[in-house]
Amino acid sequence: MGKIRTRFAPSPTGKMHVGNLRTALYEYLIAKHDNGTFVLRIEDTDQERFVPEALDIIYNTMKLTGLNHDEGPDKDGGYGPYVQSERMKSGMYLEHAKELVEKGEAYYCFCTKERLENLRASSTTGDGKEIAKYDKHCLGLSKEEAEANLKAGVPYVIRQNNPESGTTTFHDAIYGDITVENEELDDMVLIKADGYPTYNFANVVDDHLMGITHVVRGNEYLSSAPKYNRLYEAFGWEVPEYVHCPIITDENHKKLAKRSGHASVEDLLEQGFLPETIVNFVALLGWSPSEDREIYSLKELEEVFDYRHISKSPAVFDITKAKWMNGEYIKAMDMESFLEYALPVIREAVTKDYDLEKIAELVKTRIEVFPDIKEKIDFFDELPEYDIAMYTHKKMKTNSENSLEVLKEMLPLLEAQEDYSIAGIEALCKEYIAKKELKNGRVLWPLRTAVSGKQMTPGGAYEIMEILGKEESLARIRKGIELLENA
RNA sequence: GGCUCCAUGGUCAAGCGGUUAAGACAUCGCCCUUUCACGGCGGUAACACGGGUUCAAAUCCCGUUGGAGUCACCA
Repeated sequence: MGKIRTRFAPSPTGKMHVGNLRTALYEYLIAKHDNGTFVLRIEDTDQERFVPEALDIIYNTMKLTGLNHDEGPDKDGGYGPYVQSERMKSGMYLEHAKELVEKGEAYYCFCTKERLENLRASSTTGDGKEIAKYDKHCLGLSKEEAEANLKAGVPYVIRQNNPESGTTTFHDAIYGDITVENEELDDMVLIKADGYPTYNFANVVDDHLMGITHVVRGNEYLSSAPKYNRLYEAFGWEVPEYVHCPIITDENHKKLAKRSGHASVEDLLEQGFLPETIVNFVALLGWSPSEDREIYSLKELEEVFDYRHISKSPAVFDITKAKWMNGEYIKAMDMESFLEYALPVIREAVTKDYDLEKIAELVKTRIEVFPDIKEKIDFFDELPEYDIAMYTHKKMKTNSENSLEVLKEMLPLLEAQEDYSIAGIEALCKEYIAKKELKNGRVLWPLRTAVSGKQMTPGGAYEIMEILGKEESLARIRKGIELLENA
């Protein structure tokens, strides 16, 4: 068997769906696992839905996730062009279609939209949904009639001519053999009235011409797969290895759609997910490695990936688990890269002149996605209004009275204290604690509460006070005393 | 509705005829700790149902039920 060639063939119509990314990832991994070639091909045959920015999205996501292609519009590998609208300029899609017409495997169709609509409307299902199967009306046209129409400039499409009896069997690497009755096969359009090939047709022609050996796609395409086979057979081409992946669904087990809020890579990035997490997480949706392990870098995936272990049943995109995984990646990050992501968020929450890197350190093991940072550290900028009930903690054996006492006693000590480093404050507190023969919590709980105004904080009293500095720490403790006294 | 696919805990999932049916997320409890988190330990929780085949079925076959996908001059 020759060298493996896979391709990612997105349509530039908008954001990068996570299902799409997974397809790209699997294509990439199949190729890389065997030292093959990974090709990027742009399928822009739909002029109406084409959005130019989508091209940037495609390139950016691939770069960000590390799915670098070996061939593509920007990297000629001898199979170009790699953009379908450019490939079309040579007229080759039409030529291929005509070849099929000649073989009797396709035919010209001059039906108007109205006729097609009527056809559809005349056959609806129980729940009112239209079923469209073309009635082969134009197949009945004689060669002369068709040519006359062509000459007269009547708009036309070219349709595949599928048999009305017999069966077609299609092989998929995951699902095995799938057989359908030929009478179920619609005569799908190959060449549209605007001269562009349809996705289905361009896909087959290009995959063959580009020497693609493995085609990965979502199993929403499974039902159109037999028609592909018929196309390959009609041309006399070798059928590539098809790998259909299970659908990725939302928590309601429906195909993941925009409204879920995390259907695209862009959504996830915006929500503070790392590209590495997205790749790792998406790899595990519908596939699992043979060892008991979940955290994999792209490089590691290249080694262990085996597409034969792809599962058949749909997978729910569990955002909760994705967040957990992101937290794992964040914890494993070195400080420098962490700061790159964290600092912008911290700056939003903290405008005063505190040591933001220290704040970042406090927060690193306590978040799952970056936006989590904000509400954890907002108290640095401004002491929030808080209820003095927070001074009461059963386990710490604190209440508002003994807290007030501790704060009042600690205040002069802290006023006299020059060293506001963690170590300095700790030494001071420990000394007081030892002298009073108290449990740490009795003292530290009130202090932390006074200084943060929050039930939960990243870091304890020492860390917070160090960052706030002497003046602000004292001001907050005085405020706490005032609150407790007025109660 | 036709066609196709799928079916192990709430979720992701191991498992390929003989297992005490892994593991992870979530959840609950305990420990650690100045809170939370982190970390450590432990618990709850699954083979959709009914028939076969077999000495033996989560694993193979059939049916039922349930779910999903698809049915465009969109991809």
